[in-house]
Amino acid sequence: MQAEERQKRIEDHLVKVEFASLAELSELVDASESTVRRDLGVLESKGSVRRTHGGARLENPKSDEFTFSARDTHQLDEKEAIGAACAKLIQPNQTVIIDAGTTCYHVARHLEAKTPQIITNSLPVANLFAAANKLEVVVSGGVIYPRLGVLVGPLAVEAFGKIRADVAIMSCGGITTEGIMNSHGLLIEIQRAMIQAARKVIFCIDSSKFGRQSISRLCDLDVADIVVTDKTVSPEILKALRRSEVEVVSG
Amino acid sequence: MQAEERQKRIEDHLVKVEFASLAELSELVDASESTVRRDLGVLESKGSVRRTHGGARLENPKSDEFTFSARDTHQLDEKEAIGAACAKLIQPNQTVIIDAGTTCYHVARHLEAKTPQIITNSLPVANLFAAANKLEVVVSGGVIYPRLGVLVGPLAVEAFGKIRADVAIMSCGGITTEGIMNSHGLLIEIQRAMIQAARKVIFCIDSSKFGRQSISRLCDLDVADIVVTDKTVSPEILKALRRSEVEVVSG
DNA sequence: CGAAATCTTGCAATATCTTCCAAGTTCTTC
DNA sequence: GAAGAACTTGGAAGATATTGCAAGATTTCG
Repeated sequence: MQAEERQKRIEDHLVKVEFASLAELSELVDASESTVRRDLGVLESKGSVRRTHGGARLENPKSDEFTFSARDTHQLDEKEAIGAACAKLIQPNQTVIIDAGTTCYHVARHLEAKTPQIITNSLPVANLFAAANKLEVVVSGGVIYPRLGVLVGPLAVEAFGKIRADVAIMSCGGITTEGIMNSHGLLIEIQRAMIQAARKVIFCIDSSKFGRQSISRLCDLDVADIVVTDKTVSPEILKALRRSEVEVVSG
Repeated sequence: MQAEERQKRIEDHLVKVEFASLAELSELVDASESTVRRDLGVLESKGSVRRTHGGARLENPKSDEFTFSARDTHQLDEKEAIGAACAKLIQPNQTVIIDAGTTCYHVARHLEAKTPQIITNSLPVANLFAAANKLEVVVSGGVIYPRLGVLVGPLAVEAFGKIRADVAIMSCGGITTEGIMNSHGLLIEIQRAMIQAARKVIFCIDSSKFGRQSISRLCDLDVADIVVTDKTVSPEILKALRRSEVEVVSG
């Protein structure tokens, strides 16, 4: 492998995990630690990463919460697993609505191979595909809700009112036996429009959301056709989901 | 195989994989490494790829975000100057439509101090402010036109049909005494909607666009209220602009 | 403070690059 | 259609760059 490719891989890896040890990186790129050290030197002089004792750290952890959508490492592995599992449920060339939120973002990352038509109100998702130039991506209009990079407001609701999709891939702020919740009325309004517009509704919910309340109630459990989650979920809610005839898929 | 065909194959391959070794490429096109080196030299001088030790790398990897807007250094200084000059024309707290295109992007960068309300169909502009979290930004919906990160199509046109703004900051592909031109019907449709929606229309046009034809005609010169440009412009078009009562501002 | 880990530096082995040349190919001219 | 010019190609020799290792310096942590 060549120097530049190695360096890019290291950079990409660091974007995901924020910090990595030399051993980890050296294994990742299959080169000696010396070489990784030199690479880190180059990247450091470029300013993108900072060397530390024993490894390296991303220089600019993009604390703007907008990019945070893409960079959030909280439960990264779980979200990756959910993303991969959810992507398997999508048929090739379907029209797919993708909700905002980090979990859905990870689904999007696994979706390219299915060449879906994407409809989204999430700027991070839009950016993901925009540069790729392989898929048709429809962006709903709306006002940017800064913390998350989501488009909200009447323009967004109307946009989803006008379209029809095969699948909606949704996220949420919490799920209990009572139903599915989210944190903001603006988001809920749009999520309802998304659900209306789709023939099939998939909720991607990592285990940390199970049993958690959130501010506003989005919908009943039976609105979901499928819930994709990771290994460890509350059996109580699992039972409630089964009772509502929701299929549960585990990443 | 012809030299050009080889080079195209190499380029295509690199678009797919971003990095490639000499051995890999030499096998791909069935030529010696010497020949591939020479081909890479040609491609490098064309600017599409960069040679590296051991192989080559795509110059503008698509995986990056729309940093290309910021990265496009063609006439960078002129565009910066135009951006600053144009921003001076905006009153505080106005509602401003911002067109896609690198020139408008630079205007946007100078606009934050005026705390305008932004309306745009450009993803780079949206990203610029999304992270900043200081301004209200409305994004038109639409389908992503990949090379530029512009939102196009009926959703975009409708969005601008529904709103009213104080100013529209526009760019174009070329300007002659005959009128203002742009390169794509899809873009023109939206630009017309933008112009309709705004009380005042400012065109930001760097000198390289003066006298240049482009594929489709957007509008007459007198549709513009102000044209912002850099120092060196064709006197003939300048005269035509004056005749149409267009104010000309020089960055 | 001392042990363990990590870093820096110098170096030899390896890989790659540049430059040059001969052979082959295409184009031009008559 | 043949002779010669101009260009392209593949390879070789020497120059340069990269890599992994090891010895000694530095940092970390109990």
